[in-house]
Amino acid sequence: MPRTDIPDIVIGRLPLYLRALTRLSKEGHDITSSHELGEQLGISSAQIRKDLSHFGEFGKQGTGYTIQTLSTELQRILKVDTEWQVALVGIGHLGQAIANYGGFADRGFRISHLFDNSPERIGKRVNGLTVTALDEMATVIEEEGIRIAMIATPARSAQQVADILIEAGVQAILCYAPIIISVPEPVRVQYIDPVIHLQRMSYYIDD
Amino acid sequence: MPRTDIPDIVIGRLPLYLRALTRLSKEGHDITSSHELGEQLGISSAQIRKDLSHFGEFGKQGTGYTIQTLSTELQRILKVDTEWQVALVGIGHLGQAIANYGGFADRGFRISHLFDNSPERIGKRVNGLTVTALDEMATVIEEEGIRIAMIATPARSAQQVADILIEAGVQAILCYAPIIISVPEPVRVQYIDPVIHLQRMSYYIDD
DNA sequence: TAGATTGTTAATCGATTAACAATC
DNA sequence: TAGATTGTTAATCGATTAACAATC
Repeated sequence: MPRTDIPDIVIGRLPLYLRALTRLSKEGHDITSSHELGEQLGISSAQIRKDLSHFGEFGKQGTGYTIQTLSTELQRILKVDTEWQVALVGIGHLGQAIANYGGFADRGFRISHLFDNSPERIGKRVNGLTVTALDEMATVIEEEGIRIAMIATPARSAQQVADILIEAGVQAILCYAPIIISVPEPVRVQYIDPVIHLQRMSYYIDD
Repeated sequence: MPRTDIPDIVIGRLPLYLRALTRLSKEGHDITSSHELGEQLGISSAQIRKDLSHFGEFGKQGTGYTIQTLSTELQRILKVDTEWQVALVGIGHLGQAIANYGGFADRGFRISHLFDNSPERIGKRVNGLTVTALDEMATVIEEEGIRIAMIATPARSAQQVADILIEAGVQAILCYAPIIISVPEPVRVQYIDPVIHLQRMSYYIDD
């Protein structure tokens, strides 16, 4: 159970630590240090140690951290030590690309259901999954106990889709539509809008 | 020219303000207030006023902000009042979806060049653009004066691609590869890794 | 005018960092 | 042992918010 007194900004860095550890492991390292991790991530070593200290003591003075151990701990803390089923809604260009994306495997998530309301797409197969009608979504989500969903519909449909998902039991939504959706209290939403990132960078271009 | 004393965290919120204004405008509003904007974004009205005050005075006491005026000002500040050409590298599933994505139009960016190194993809047409060989990338970027690029290659190629882009004059990179790339000082990088967002949310799921 | 909202200041709040004892 | 690195405390730094005079 999450300890409610841990700042969300700390939680937000844990996945970065996990990703960096995975990379170091792939490169053949067995042990690392807060300094090495910080170097790789552009974060101070003090911050990494402070962040981890919220959850326990995972290192050894003079040595550092065993990558395997720390990875396992972070996976447990983030609840990605088992695989979540994820529903994907909206199977247009973007949705299909997401469905075909191989990067979810081994990071705790597996797209298990595809939904769309367009007659041309319903019944279509994408990466081994069949697109199901939006009408059936609530039932399927409930029956399967799905807790995480991604929305890749046009902006105008996103709020309505979110309402249905939440009603059916979804607690976390990753929204690709460029619109802020309203959700009730315990539900989490994160957004992916590439233009926001581009605009944040264009400010700094001198040219 | 960016005033270097303005915190990056403030710059990061300006695109959100711009997006919210665009939405309000589409809904038929002409005028808004820091309170209304904050409501929509989940940000305090005081913060919005403080952020904007770094750049000038755009509102009117007792009334609020003219949406059209504030939008234009934000576009100017963020340098998206003209359209940037953007190079896209890596034309696999994800790259093709990005190339087909319609959401860049009118927000300051236009994908103008596609690059890949796979013989099957070179010469192929995607959304009206022809995929060019990676070998020619440096030359094209330089000749066209391209300053912004997106990387949608596998993680293992991302650093090498970034090096070429930067050498050719690119100053801002949006990286879809799940890896942190090293770049020299003035160059900006932003990342899009959906799993990071999912892991940040799974922590909070009680179930 | 009365009501509303801005821009700004000062206070508060929270996050980051520096430093170091503990100890492997 | 000597060197290195952790976990933690206290200090610093920076961001957010409350409050309000100015004024439309």
